[in-house]
Amino acid sequence: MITIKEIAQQLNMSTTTVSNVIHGKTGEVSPQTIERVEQFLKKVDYVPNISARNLAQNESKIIGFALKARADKYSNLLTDPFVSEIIGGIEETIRKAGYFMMIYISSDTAEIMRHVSTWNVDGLLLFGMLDDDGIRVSEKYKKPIVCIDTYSIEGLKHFTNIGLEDEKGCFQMTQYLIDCGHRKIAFLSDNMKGVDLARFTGYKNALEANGIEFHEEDFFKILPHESQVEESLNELAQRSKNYTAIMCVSDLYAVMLMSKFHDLGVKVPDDISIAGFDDNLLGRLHRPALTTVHQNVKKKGQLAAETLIKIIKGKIGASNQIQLPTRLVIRDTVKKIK
Amino acid sequence: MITIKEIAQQLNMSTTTVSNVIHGKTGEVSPQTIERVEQFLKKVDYVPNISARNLAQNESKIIGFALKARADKYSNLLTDPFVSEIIGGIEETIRKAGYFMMIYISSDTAEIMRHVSTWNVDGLLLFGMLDDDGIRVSEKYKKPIVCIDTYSIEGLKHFTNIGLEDEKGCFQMTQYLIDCGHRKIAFLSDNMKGVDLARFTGYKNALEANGIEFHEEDFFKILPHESQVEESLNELAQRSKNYTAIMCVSDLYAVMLMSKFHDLGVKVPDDISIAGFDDNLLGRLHRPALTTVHQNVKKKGQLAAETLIKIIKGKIGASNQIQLPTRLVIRDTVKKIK
DNA sequence: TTGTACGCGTTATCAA
DNA sequence: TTGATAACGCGTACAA
Repeated sequence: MITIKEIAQQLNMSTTTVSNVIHGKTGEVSPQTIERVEQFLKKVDYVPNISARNLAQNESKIIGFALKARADKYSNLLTDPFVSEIIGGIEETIRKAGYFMMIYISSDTAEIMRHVSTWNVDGLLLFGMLDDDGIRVSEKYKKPIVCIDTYSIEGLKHFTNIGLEDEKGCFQMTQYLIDCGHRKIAFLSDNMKGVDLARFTGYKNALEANGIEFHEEDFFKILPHESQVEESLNELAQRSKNYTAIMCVSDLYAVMLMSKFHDLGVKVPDDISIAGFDDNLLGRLHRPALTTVHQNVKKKGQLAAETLIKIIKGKIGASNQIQLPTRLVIRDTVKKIK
Repeated sequence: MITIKEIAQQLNMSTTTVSNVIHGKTGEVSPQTIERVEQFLKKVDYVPNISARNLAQNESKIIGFALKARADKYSNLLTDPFVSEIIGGIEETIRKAGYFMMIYISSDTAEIMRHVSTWNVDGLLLFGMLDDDGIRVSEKYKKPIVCIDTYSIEGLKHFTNIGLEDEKGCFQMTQYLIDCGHRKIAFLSDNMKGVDLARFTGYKNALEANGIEFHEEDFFKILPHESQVEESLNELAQRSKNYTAIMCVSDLYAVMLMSKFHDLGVKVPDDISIAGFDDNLLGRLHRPALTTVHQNVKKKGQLAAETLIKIIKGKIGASNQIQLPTRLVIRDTVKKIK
């Protein structure tokens, strides 16, 4: 772990010169000195001490990626391919831009913010935020924040959000179901907030646009916690007898439901049609292959990271609402009826 | 962002005293001073600057998690639920122990090590290492390293590895297949190194233990890259006509293969039996549900992080070969024949 | 073109 | 029980 000071000593010059060469401020240094220093740097395999640099410059080159976990979904959250896929997109972008990525998972917003300030992170990527207060707290921190898939934040206008055309995508898929002749269509989700609410709204609007009335009981609420998911699925399967199609808020739930149907001898799509949302591995590998709404998760991660870095560098303002497009992927789980 | 110095000024005392209170070195401070400082700290919401602390103490409290990506598997790596699940286990453990987690993905070992030294990370978790030189390079770095799922590293004895009874698990599953009456059993994998080799060895040994000869062509090599996976799967499906069962090196491949079989009208398990390895979401949700070898991925992550932290704290030595147990999970993809 | 000296926030040593 | 002060490694005015 050699330091600049030591290098300067051994080379019989000042730390400034060494530092200048390291940072390519070559205009001020004589060619032979540059040569000499560069040779030496390579030889001793110099690596800067980032803590010292951070301290001196008051920046960290760290981008924090905070997942706000919800107690009832924690285990789901981390087996969800979505998370690793988005991490992939984020990490790649961050690394290529010369930043570093620190991950923090917590259900406590205050804790997340403490972590952020103690490390003096240059910017924050926030995923899984739902409640208004969470963001409100964060307003006293001055560093840039980019949210991912966040809705319903009061005063959201201060924050950039990278989202998806959730409502539109779900509207289109529901419209497709209706075009296929379905009129009794349920909506499956585990809550009515944020992304799920947007997708639900799309579903409901499509219903209304086609003169189909929505009833309370058309909302199928799944209990995502491990201990309750089974019985929850059983109950829903019973209730589904009154429907010809189910619009699911995610591929995960769509596939879980289809597995349950399989166990009960209900045939998809002959007995009931299923549509998902996300287009991930689960739905692609399931048979019959899942008809679903596609989103590009990796790109979402990349875009979030890119946007944050631009804000950090002052290239763009801190308030952009971006919605990535969706696309219907018609496969084999929706049947045309009549 | 208030500093200790400012606090000391405003309280009219020295930084030492403030620092002592912060660190609970209360034996040396008078009760009323403690009280006064603590009140103030709470009031101003003091957060330490970790860079400064790192610099002063020459430790970072950072644990690096480096994924060594292989070019041909990169996209797989990051959609694999395995990765997010293990990250979950690691992050939780690290956070609870008061450390921080930094993630770095690269195919270049030297780059990983540079990253590690520049941040002065206290310890390194290494996943995806295959080649000997990778580790050998790392030997010049003095900080503790814990590998995950690493085999075939020469001089592995210097490193702790958290692994799995891969060979035993695969032996047992193959034995189960044989007990079910299968004798023509293929093995599906994308390579013959590390974990995959260990599993293959278990398979082969089980064959031999039962007097079944292994032939070169019984090894089904899948090409994992997106562009080739389809044709690769098609070819394998053809070849599988000569077999009654296929032992797959992972649930992912097992499910991919079953999807292909479905498309070709081949019935699992009636026409052919399939066994997987990992017991992840994919296999659990597939129908027929996958018979597979269970491993506890989250626990693997936790154990890796716990072990690393113990080594960092000097509680245990740096050389432990740990193998987590496996367990057969018999579901519906293997048929008893005859 | 090169060197000196200081500041970043914290901890640690030693003296008062 | 408390307070000065040095040290950690780096970047950078400013001086030479």
